[in-house]
Amino acid sequence: MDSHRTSPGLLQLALPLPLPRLFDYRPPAGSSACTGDIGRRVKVPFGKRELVGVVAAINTEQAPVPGLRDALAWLDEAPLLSGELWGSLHWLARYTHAPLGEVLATALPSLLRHGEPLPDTTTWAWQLTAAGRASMETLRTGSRPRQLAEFLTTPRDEDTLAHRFEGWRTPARALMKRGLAERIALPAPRNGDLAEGPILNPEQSAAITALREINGFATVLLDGITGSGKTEVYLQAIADCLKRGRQALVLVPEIGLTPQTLARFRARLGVPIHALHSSLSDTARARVWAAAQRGQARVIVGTRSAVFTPLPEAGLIVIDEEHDTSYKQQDGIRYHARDFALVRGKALDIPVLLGSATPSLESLHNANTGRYQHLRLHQRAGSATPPEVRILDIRKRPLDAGLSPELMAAIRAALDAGGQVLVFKNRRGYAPVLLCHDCGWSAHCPRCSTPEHPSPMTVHSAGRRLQCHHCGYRQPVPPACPDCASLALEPQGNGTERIEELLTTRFADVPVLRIDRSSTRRKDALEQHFAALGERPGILVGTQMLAKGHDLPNLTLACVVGIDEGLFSADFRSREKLAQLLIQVAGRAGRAERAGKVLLQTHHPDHPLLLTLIDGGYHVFAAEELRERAAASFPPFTHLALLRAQGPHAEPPMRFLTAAREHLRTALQNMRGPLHLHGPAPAPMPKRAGLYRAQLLLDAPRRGPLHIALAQVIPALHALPEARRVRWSLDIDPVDLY
DNA sequence: AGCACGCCGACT
DNA sequence: GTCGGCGTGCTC
Repeated sequence: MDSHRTSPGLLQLALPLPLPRLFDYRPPAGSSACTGDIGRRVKVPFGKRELVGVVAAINTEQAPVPGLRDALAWLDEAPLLSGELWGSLHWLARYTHAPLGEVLATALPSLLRHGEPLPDTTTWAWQLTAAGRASMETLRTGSRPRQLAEFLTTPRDEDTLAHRFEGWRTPARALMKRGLAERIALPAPRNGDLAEGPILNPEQSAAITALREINGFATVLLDGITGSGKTEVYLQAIADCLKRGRQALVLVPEIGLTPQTLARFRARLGVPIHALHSSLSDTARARVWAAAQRGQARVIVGTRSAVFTPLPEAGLIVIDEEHDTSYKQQDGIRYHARDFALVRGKALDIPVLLGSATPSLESLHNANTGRYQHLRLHQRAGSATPPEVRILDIRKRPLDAGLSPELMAAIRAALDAGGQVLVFKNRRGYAPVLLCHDCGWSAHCPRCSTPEHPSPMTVHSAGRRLQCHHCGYRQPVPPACPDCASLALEPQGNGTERIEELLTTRFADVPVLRIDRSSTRRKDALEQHFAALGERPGILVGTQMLAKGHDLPNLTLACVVGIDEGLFSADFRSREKLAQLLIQVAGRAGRAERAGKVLLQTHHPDHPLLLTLIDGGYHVFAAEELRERAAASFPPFTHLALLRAQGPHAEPPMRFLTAAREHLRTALQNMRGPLHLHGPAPAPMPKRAGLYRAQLLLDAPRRGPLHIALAQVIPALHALPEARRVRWSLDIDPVDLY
């Protein structure tokens, strides 16, 4: 009967599904829809379940689909997502070729994704009432209520109370009951008491001056050697941003967000620092998001996913250690937080500051071509001198757990001089391989090996257990060889555990700490390790984790062992990664007044990569590497996209990718601009955790044609019958091709 | 992604 | 005779 009425406006919803389309619903009963509802969440029935959707558009044009259903309820009064963030997330969905609903599900904190209301972010404080001030003396001197009353003569927020007055709640309640104290809502502090920073050196001052001259969007690469005081430049830039009444977002790598860093920010900036790290509860995460959206959070410091924080009053984005690969999400929506931050910075019209001692080749290329401003810091702040780097030729030398006598002597000397020593080895566990000395059998992971590509299991726990580093599979070390029953099973090669074992016996007089993913499971374990060691002489053995983060002022010797595999790896990024790692490890040595020393143990003392790094430094290496990337047409001189597929059998992933290639070929026929397809082929690691993996690589000198072709083909891939038998994903700008 | 429906093997 | 394996299809 109402069929002639004009279209009432339907909700087009982005739902958290891997389906490349929106879903139409009638607005919840008793409400109507308008464009002002875009960005609001609604609860909807979907098949037999309920989902939380976000209004992406209002449909007044198209005829409603048959079987249209009613949305159940609005979840927000005002749009949860709007403005710049909403627009940037649409960009991300287009760029990653992912459904908007999945992108939104990735961007929202889980509580909000699941339909919880935006949490309350009021800062509560306590103060004495007039009655309280008048009758303070009625409280017995020295009693808890009296102590608290004295503390509350100025209003104190609950965070401060928790830190400064243990067990404050009980006396607080007692005071409130008697009408002596009250709980009040505090306005969020927009500007704090900025503490005076240290005196900057001329390069740091020049950087600050350059940053102050920026008006609107610009990308600045702050390229400064370890110890040159990049953090001080960030702090000054953030302080300037706060003074202008704007919010600042700081991204740090996964292990860079230490209590040490936060304390420094807090002490300096004088406003609450809102930290977003992996061990935060869902509630706390949603609260930071909400506080940022309401403009209450002025400084947000977080890891990768913090790049999705709403910034209604944005003034600055800082990305520390911009070369760090933890900024690239490796599953689900494969976004790069640094690149997305640049998109947001542009949309927000604010500067983005990228900092690193070893900038990515992408960023250096952008600096070279003038897209980024390039600020260099060559001087170490304070009196620190750069470390002396030496190559230790270990050809024909006797090795114990992979360590040469010369290295051991250097460690002894450093310890005797009262210093701390770092031994860096890029391999966890006791030994990377377990070998039968009689028949040549070795232990392989049953879930990650194929006949053509066996994947060895690592020996752990001083030789008692086998563990696969790719899928986590564990089993006890067999008592005898499963093939020939020989008892001659021998761990081959060296991992951090074995090195720790050796060093513990050789240097029994000092503590030996192992720092790697196995020894540092708990979140604060790393801090506790460092705190336990203090400034005493001692040895730290570890992997990547040791290369950054904590300041170790008493560390005078850094030893790098077992880098030879990395010198000859096939991956086109391996040299860049190795160079960055070596520079980062070297940067750990000699940060204070004591000169540091770095020893590189290798069988290839003449390797050009090592010589270039030592003689010329990172930037000479990077310039050479960029020339080679240009000659070989690798990124950043070409752009990659990787289509991956995996499944429990080997054939379906290949069949899916073959079908995908044919669709792409067809799309390419009426395209201008070159675009190349490589594959499909089994992935370099063809089986992992029981799943067979294959990939199809696309490369193009220009992004335009690449994205046009993909946008044309992706919807068809979803509909492909072969797609149902595999899990597939598209990775734009993959960081590794495994 | 879920969640149904739908046909073929080892169990109370 | 059923419980349950995962192939196939759909979700406004």
